[in-house]
Amino acid sequence: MMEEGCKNSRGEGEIMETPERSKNSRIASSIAKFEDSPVFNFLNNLSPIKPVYISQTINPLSFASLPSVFTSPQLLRRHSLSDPSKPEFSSDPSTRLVSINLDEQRENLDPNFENAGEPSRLDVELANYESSIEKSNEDVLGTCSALVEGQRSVNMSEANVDVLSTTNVNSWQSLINDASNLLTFESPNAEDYNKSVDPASAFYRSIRNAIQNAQSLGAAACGEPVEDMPCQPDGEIENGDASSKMDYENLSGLCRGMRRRCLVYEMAGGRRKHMEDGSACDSPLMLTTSGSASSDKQTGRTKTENDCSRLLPGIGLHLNALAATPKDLKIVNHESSASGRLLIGPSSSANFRQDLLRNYSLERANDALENGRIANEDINPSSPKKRRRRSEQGGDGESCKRCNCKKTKCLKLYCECFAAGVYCVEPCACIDCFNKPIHEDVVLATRKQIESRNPLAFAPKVIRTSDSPSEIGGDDFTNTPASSRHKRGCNCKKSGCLKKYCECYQGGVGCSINCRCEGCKNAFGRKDSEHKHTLLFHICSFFPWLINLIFYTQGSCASAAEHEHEEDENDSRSMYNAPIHDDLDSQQSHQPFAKKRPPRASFPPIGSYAFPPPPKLRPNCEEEVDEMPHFLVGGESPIKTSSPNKKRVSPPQTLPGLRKLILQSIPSFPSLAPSQ
DNA sequence: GAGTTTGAAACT
DNA sequence: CAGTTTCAAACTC
Repeated sequence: MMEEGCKNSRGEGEIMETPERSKNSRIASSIAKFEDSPVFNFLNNLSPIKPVYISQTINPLSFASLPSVFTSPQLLRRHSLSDPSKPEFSSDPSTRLVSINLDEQRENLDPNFENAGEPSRLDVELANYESSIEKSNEDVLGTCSALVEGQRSVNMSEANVDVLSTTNVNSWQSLINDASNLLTFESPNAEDYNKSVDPASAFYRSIRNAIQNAQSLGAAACGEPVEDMPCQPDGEIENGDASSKMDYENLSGLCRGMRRRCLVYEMAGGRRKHMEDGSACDSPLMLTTSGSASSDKQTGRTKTENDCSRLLPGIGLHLNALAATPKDLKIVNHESSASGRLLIGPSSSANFRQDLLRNYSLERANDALENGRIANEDINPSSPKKRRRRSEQGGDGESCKRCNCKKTKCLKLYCECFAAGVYCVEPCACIDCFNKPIHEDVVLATRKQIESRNPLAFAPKVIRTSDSPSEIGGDDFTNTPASSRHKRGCNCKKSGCLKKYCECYQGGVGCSINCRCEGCKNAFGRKDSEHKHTLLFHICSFFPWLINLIFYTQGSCASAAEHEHEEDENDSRSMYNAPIHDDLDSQQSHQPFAKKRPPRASFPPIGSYAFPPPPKLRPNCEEEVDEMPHFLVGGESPIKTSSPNKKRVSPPQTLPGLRKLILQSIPSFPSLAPSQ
């Protein structure tokens, strides 16, 4: 079976020889141990094993690869967990199925069993399994990282050698994918397991996580193939039968892990589109002229690989790219270098020339490559053929778009390439293009001129407003569009912010108070959802001292405010499209735009306020603030709070939401904090 | 593929 | 600062 799996997954008929048999004997030994284990006995007695197997037999690939579901982690685990006394997952299908069906068995667990005073043996065993699986997970990460760093043959432990020698990385990953397919397929209510804390669910999650990590890391690290994964775009499933499609769909969740890698720099809208159409890694090709979805035999690359590894971040992403963190920028530069394209990160004007020079040779080389590939094609940039190819590559219209400038010589922000800080290349259909390395001086001068007008002209238009390092890390994509905003906002009048005319919508972010759009219906977040920000702003505009006063009061009664904030957190999260701090933070962290904009309902930069000192700074906030506007007081100070030791006073009845808004807004004004 | 619509960018 | 023009992308037919 294992041999069969290797053969099928690679399609080369490779069969492990002696080492494989040796492993099989070890596996057989493990089977015996496992079958003797209490867990096995218990599970085996719970309920008949459903013929999950049958569902897998539909997909020969999956069927063949079943053994690797657990054997691979096991193998990887072996070097660190060599305790032979522990039962290990075997390649025995029945045993595997028992494990796989844990989720189902969990539902059938005898309540009395779970109600035992002390942890059941099952729980203990499951906990052991979970820890070992997680350990395996870590080992997978470590092993793949080692592969990435080219340390495969250096200082590798004997166990690791064993792992790598007995487990062909290629087939191993493919098998894992299929295994994960099995898990996915067997878990109709997988979402429940993400939340459940019971051992079986945790066990399930552990396996799934290990597989996913191994899958993504193995693919990325080992240069491996996404093509081996059912991650094919646009439903291009080789078998083409329904079962394969079903498996493919079931694996879509796993593909998302890979896809996220591909989409790190893609706009949220693009990401959303990917999610919607269910295609994975379907970003259009950027530099390859191959329109084929199949793998490129000569280069060994696949479309998906190209999509994922050669996707040019920043191309056309000036609208979409989130404000680059240092890490972002680093990766971006790396990517651009790898692809031979110029990419200018935000606030990179100082480095623009260096970037140009650094990428110039690469650009030339790339051009040569491109020209070589398209030697027979019409070189007229506006030729239909070229346009067609551009259309094909940028069919999605998201990440690979090229400009089509006719009059601006690609030297204005109208030009997407120029605006994105990249040179125009062959796929562009521009005419009289000056945005090329040979016109470097012109490009630099023009860019400088534009930046003199607007220093942020080349900065990402969509800025990430979350400070969470984990999100910045790039792997956590819990950062929803709601936590990003267009830096200046849109000005839509007719499109309702529902079309890509709208920069907010195009950037995959909701409209904000920065927008001056009319009839906003932005699916990512409507502007009017933030009208309460506006209300607060107007109030504070009329009574600027209020902010100072509030802040002082807030600072003195932090605990009360925090308590209030905690109380209202859930409410505020639902009330506001985005965390209220975000927009404010973003405004603080970004300079005002040089280009003057029409007045809008937004919080101006903090420095623009000329706050008078608060009417009276009182160390004890128990005293009433008697200088509050009467409409805010409502017979009682709206900010009348108790000392930290006392219970706070209820908010006024007249404007019950105002105090909440104010208190929530306070942390966004750190510059107003009383000087230490 | 041509024409129209749209809104950002640029200009006055 | 506001209004207008230019422009190219997005969209429609």
